[in-house]
Amino acid sequence: MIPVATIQGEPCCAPLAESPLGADDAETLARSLKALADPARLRILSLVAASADGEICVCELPAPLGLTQPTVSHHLKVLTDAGFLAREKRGTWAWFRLVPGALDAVTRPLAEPVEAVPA
Amino acid sequence: MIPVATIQGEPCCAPLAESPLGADDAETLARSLKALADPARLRILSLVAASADGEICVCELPAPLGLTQPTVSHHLKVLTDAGFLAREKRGTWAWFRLVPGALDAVTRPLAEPVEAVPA
DNA sequence: GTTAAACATCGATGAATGTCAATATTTATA
DNA sequence: TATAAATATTGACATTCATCGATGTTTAAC
Repeated sequence: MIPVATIQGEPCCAPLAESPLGADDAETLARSLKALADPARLRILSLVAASADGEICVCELPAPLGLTQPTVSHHLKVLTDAGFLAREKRGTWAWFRLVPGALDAVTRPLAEPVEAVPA
Repeated sequence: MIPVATIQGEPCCAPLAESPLGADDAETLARSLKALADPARLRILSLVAASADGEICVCELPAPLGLTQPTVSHHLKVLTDAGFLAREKRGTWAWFRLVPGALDAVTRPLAEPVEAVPA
């Protein structure tokens, strides 16, 4: 699994409508979106984002997701390699939190131009 | 290929941080993101969005993308079924334009909460 | 040091996906 | 109606990917 390059909060490219997306930028953006385009991974992000302390223990995830521990571990790796989650190990437990700005960096290029307001 | 349900501009779900994403909403959101998570499809969206008249002819796409006509047609179908593009046939040609609000409906649930500003 | 618990990695497998060549379909024109 | 052009569909193939069981690794407690 090749980690995605991730400079926090820096979008890979300009908004789609501004100029035609180049091949490399398209590849980069698609790679990030692929990391998000899975139900289990979206739910993991949501569980982390909605958690009281902004972080969640791996041990809390398999049950609500209905997935085995190895599968959850795999999804966490994908999200971490893509730069959306940060891992901290405390004792035997591993805790994950959102990397600030990482989600916004992906959605920014997808933002539509503001509509012209009729007079 | 099963078309994605699409009521324009209506996001499938609340922001991720607001409440844990349910299984069905996660499936819906993931399906939309999967439609976007491909370099060729992102470039198609960008070519349409950046075009002067807001629409583009299928015939203009294979060359800049370096893909065959059937492959381009396949990607256009994926984007149309997912509700991101609208197709209009004029004569022998087919024209595509963005469905307003469709992209925003996908990115809205991914928006991060605003940071608390320190005093 | 042994044991137990939490997590990561490995290997396998079935399903989904991107791509193309070949073919079908639709529309305009002669 | 016959021909040509643009697009869609079909079928095939190679690749990617989500998932799991089995196993390895790390840490704490005894």
